[in-house]
Amino acid sequence: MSSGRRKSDSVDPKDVPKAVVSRLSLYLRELHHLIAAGHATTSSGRLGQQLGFSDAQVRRDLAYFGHFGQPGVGYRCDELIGAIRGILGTDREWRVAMVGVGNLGQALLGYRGFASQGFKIVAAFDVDQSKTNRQLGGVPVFALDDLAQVVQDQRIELGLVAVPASTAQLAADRLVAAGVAGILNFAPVTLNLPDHVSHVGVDLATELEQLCFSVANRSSGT
Amino acid sequence: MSSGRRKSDSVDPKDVPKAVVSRLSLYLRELHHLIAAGHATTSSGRLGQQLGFSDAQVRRDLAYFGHFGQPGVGYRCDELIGAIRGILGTDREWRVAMVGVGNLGQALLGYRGFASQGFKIVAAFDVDQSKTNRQLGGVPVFALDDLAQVVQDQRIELGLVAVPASTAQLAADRLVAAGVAGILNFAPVTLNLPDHVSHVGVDLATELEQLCFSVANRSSGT
DNA sequence: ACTTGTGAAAGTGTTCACAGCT
DNA sequence: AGCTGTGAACACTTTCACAAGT
Repeated sequence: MSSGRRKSDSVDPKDVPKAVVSRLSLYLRELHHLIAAGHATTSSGRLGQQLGFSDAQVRRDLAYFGHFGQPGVGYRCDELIGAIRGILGTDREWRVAMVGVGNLGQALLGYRGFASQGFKIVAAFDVDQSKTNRQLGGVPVFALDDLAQVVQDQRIELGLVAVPASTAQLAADRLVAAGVAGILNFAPVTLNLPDHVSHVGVDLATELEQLCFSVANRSSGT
Repeated sequence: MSSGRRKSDSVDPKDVPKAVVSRLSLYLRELHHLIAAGHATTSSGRLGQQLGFSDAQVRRDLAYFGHFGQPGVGYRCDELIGAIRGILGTDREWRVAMVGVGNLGQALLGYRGFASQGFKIVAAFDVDQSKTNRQLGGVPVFALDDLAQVVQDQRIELGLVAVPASTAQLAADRLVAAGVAGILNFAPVTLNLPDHVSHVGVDLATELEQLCFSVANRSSGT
């Protein structure tokens, strides 16, 4: 309806591989670096090389969504940035709530990287009364019991869960009941959520374990 | 040489799919929850159901590394925990350095979840003189210039990079020069590292973008 | 001359379905 | 009966290699 491409150019987004979408984010990130470095255009080869992918992979990934390059020339960085943001949905502002204002929650409230990609944390919540009714990192902190009300008033669509594992499912349930469409979960548990709510989990200990495995298994003799 | 399994039981760890290793971490996490809930044993079906995987997937993943279950019974939770920790390499302590003690760095220093999996942050580094020569979250903070010395003295093997994007490559270079074997990078850049150093990247904005895409593309009418 | 976009081939990961053990 | 471990079938993803566009 909006971005001027024919239906037949692109595939139903629902059956694009998850891996493709995550590379899209990396392309976007790299394109910003390229523009900052003064490049107006790039090619699949260059983009891939900087990220450790093949040129074919880059072209194939983009081909899921349309025709963004010019044969013989490559891709215009600013144009491709716009296209990828349109695909990811980050070409508009997303209003976000943070649940849990402990160590990690506070750090995320102060993190500038979200705002630059269109994510605006407009409210935070915590059970601890000593933290509520003031601002942290420029974001007002409310009592957990106000969640449903604030989420509706502020038209919040996404929730970040940064509470301990033991209360993460509860926090998520409240967010779902309040009507958010997606949850980013930092607690080390697998959330049980209804199908209509999207979710992504980030577990820092898990990531360290991946690293650990790959270190422990670097080229052992033959 | 150490854990008592025949060579032929398991595959060369270097050609185990990345996805399998990341699920291993989730199995481990879930097994801890099961034990806390009083279960001594579990089955591939139950484990998979709680994480959203098929029973066959769970069995196949574990089969890369050996025979851990008993037909007709399932898996003993404590035994499987031990086995997975052995595979991941988290059955011993890993000494870790943190580079960058801003918002995110400080939050991670205070995060208890690392210690419980065997990761011990023993030193932190920052350019900001006002932060050095004191403790944060029980961890001593040094000047960046002391990095090589401290990493060697403290026999540090892993580095966490939590500095801004603009200085992340530099921080990583210093860690590599000091001899760390792996890097977990929180900065939104792709690091260029020598092959003998393992690395994993975690970009919070990227994760939010994944969520965003999946929300924006939830079942649009046929 | 250079680079895209894409069929076809190759490679990788997942699921099925069942023999075999408890 | 119930569950594991695994060969074989299937599905998915990546790479190759080249026709077509600038």
